[in-house]
Amino acid sequence: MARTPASRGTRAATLSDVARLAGVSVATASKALNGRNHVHPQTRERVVEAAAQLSFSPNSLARGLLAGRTGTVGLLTSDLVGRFSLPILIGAEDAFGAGQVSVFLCDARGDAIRERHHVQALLSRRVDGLIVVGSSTDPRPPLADAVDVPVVYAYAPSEAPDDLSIVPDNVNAGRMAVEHLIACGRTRIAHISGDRQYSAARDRAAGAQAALDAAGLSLVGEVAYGAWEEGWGRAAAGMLLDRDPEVDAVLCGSDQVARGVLDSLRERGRRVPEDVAVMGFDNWDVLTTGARPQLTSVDMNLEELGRAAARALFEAIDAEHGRGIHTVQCRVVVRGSTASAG
Amino acid sequence: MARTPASRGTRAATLSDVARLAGVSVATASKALNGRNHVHPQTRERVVEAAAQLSFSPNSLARGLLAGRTGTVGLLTSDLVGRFSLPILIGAEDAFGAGQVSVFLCDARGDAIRERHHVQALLSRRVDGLIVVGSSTDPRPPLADAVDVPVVYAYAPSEAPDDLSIVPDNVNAGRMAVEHLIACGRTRIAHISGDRQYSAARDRAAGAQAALDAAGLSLVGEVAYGAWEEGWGRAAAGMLLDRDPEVDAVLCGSDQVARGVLDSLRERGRRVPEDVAVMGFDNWDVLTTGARPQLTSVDMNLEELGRAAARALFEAIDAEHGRGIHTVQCRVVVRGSTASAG
DNA sequence: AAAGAGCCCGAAAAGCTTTTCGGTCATTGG
DNA sequence: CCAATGACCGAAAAGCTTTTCGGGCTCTTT
Repeated sequence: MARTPASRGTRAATLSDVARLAGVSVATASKALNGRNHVHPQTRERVVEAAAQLSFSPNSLARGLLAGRTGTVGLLTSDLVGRFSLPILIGAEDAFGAGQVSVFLCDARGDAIRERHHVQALLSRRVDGLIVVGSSTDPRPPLADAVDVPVVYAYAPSEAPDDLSIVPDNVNAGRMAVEHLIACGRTRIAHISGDRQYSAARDRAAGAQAALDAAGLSLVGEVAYGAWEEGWGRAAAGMLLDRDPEVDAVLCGSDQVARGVLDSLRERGRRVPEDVAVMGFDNWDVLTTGARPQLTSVDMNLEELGRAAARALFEAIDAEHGRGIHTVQCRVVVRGSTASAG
Repeated sequence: MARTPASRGTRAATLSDVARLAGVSVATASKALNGRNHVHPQTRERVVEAAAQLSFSPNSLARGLLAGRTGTVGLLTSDLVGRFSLPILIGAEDAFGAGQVSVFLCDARGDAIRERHHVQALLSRRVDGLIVVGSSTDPRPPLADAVDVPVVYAYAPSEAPDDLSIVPDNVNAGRMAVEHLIACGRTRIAHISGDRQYSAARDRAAGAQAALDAAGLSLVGEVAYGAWEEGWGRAAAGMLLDRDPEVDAVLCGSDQVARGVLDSLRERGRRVPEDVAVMGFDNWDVLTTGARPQLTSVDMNLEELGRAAARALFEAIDAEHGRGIHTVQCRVVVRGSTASAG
């Protein structure tokens, strides 16, 4: 039942109220409710009943003030709009929620001024720690302010090597993708990627190249860098087919690019996966499951990355602060676009 | 510069520290930093310098404890994974961030138990208010617990008429969509929608019908309800063209459905927009801008909805609590798929 | 020169919980 | 029956900030 108008303004019950109703002191009431010993079972029950009757809920502010720990953390994103922050945020919220920790969400919108502002606000609220989520996997400068609580950088690593960062393993993602294509019997593999400015694009390409080298194969053509868009995928696939018609697999830098590539292949009468296998990165389900055929993709496990960041922050709060860049493994999600060659 | 190892454990400076360094009492220090009068300018300056030197930041816990107001709100989502929560969340965070309010983010994952758990946690943290974000526009039961702070329901309205809810106007969205198609010169309009279980689908269809009635037109065939998926859009468009080949516009229940419809039309050799205009709902840019041609869509203004919810909560905290269901207007974003008939 | 006025500053309380330590009561053993 | 022990409860302090109110100082005015 929602708040009734009458109940508005009646300030929440305090421990004193509970103690008075139960006929004990506040100290006893506190001990009774917190399961401390040296309280008579009968007394405890009276207190618990009184608390229930007043729907008492302890004031976390007072508790935090006393304990020097609030059970809150700050989650500071650089760009909530981009699609990579959300799964990380979901994972972190999941991990913290289970541990009785509440999460302050702040979005800096890529603005350094706003970021400092939020950091100051979070510190004044005495958060126990901070997770800084970047908007791309390119390294970012560490927080500008002196912060006396642990900080974990997620997705974008900190440029300071002594900071703790947790990032996806794009090199290995590229390697696993090519290994999957090779396992499907493909040997003439091209790579159409996104914006070269992004380390994610370069890292995936490097991993792909490593896997090709290991198999004694070489890429069909050069890596085609462009933009993270369907339109680029369509255009690049057209050029690719004109230049290298013998290609039997296209590794795409993202699912968006892959959708464009699929479109072009269909228009040119190439069957997927019979003639050409296609796969993407990110495993963005609105794109992968709507595609025809459904799109094989490398899932970067961003939710798990968020959980890992939360766990790392937990440890840093309770014990010693880790350092360096840690990676979270990815996985290939196989769908129709890379079924084995018939 | 990030925290150095040495600084760890040195508890944050308190007002006493500042006062001691400045050679004044804590009361004077407080007044000096908060711009209260009856402080000598010279004294004030000494205090401000001392505070800066110690990088003092007032403890919001103590402040909140005293003031009975924390400057925090809870944002309780039912399902962060769905794509509608995020823009609302962005809008709310934006509106609050400007107002010095910090936001606790909680995700109930559609679980009532978890929701109650989070509400309890938020109340114990003494949030000043609560925003409850639903996962669909279907009405939801009000919060199970008695809550003595204002609550605003966003996206999904509360079933209790005395609660304050802010929702998108799907009826008007359907009306505006059809009006746009008519303005483009279309008269034989079909409607392929998503899951009939969703009130959003029914409301949009109702609005579309109202606009057709007003123009003296009638729908081509019946409303084709199905699923919020590309595959359904492809299948339904195929059936539509077989049955009603004279159709010159297809209003789609979502951008995903529209993408499927576009696919089918191309395969059948119908030109878009020359032969058939297509539009969707949600204005999900990865789908609309990647489409060929780019897709006209109705933007439900969810960010604005989030901001409106935040503003409403602000008012409810400071003044009187509004009631009833309020709507946020949508807008048509015109792109190539509905260019006027030549 | 004395009194009054005005300006500044400081002491103290309030806000709520937890923990420590001291005190009271009952019970048991000698 | 008395002393000792153990069980249980209460007073008080700590944690930090803000506000109120009283007191002290200086400067001016008569």
